[in-house]
Amino acid sequence: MTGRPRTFDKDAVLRMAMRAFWERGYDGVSIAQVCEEAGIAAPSLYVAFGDKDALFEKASALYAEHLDEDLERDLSAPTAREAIERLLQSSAEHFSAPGQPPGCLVMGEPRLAERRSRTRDLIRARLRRAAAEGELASAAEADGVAAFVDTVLAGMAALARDGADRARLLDATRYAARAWPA
Amino acid sequence: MTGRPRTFDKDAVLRMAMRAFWERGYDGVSIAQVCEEAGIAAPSLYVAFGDKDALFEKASALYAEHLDEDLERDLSAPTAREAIERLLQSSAEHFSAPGQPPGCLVMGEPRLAERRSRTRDLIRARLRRAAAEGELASAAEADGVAAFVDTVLAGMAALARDGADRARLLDATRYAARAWPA
DNA sequence: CCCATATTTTAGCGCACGTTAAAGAACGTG
DNA sequence: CACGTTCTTTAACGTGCGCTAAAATATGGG
Repeated sequence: MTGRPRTFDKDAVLRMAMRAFWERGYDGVSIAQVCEEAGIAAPSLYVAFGDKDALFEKASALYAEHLDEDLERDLSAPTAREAIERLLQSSAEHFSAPGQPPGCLVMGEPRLAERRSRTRDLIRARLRRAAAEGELASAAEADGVAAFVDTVLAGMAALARDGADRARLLDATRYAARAWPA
Repeated sequence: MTGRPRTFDKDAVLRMAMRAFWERGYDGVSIAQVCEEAGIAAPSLYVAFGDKDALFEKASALYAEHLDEDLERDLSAPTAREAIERLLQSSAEHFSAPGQPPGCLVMGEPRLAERRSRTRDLIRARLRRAAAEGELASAAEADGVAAFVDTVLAGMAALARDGADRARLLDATRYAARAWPA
């Protein structure tokens, strides 16, 4: 029993919703706006994705999928210094990607604090590993550098949303890289 | 002709509203919430402050008054390095002040982008002055450091709102201070 | 004591929100 | 071709929002 076929592209609508949440945040996006942009009526959206919370969860999962891939790739560099430099630079580029909303959905959205926390755990873990391997002086220094890197990442996302161009963000990463011992 | 006397403390209500906007942002605060916390009815609030936009403007002006004082005090240090170090440290302390909401109203609120822009102008101006006086190598370096400092400030505010304690923020300022030439 | 003024109280306006019930329409299956 | 299933359409529900008209109340001045 197949039933009446869907008249819209579910993935395309999810990408539209993701982009809207990325630009304006959870509270800044209404169901009616998503429906109008997608050209569908509200019940179709509810059948396809559930309520607004479920739609947001699916949209943010779609967003964070690419993000986690990048994070793990960057952090897997042989040295922590290189890992962090790659992370900062690729984040700066992501936050200022042409054709995409400036900034970061995860950094900008209050209800994604837990996901931010997990990202920070990964960064801190990578730096503690560097401390254990002797690349950093101590676990305390690893945690300090981690707090600094977390700060720069969140700050670049905020600056991007305020309209900073890519060059400004890369400036920030360049100076950030000088902040801890080589 | 004096008219019926006001039954509430206007300044106290404005402070309550400021705190509410600080904690939850413009969209997260409803007029009804402010009224309930203040123990007054909506028309009293409208007579005293105007509509929600006007209330927010007065509340954010009250907030930014103290902020601008601190900024000018910090930036007036004899050297740019000392000025920036003071700014970062006092900001970290402000963002994690006990008894106050974590983070920063100005940094967290989308509609205060212009005020953030003015703050960044002051920081850049101070660093360009340092370049002109020979403390920094060039105006380009001043702008790069300025972008970095803007980033760290915004990032610390974001981390504070995510629950980072004062020690973490001060960690960030400590490493940030190592980021540009002495 | 009454008036002008300024605030309070009461009640409610219009609107946008998230959500859903009900009925109609398009499919594969038997 | 009727049936079950799934989606679409239409219409509306309840709630909270920002805001305000209208009437009642409390002051100081004449």
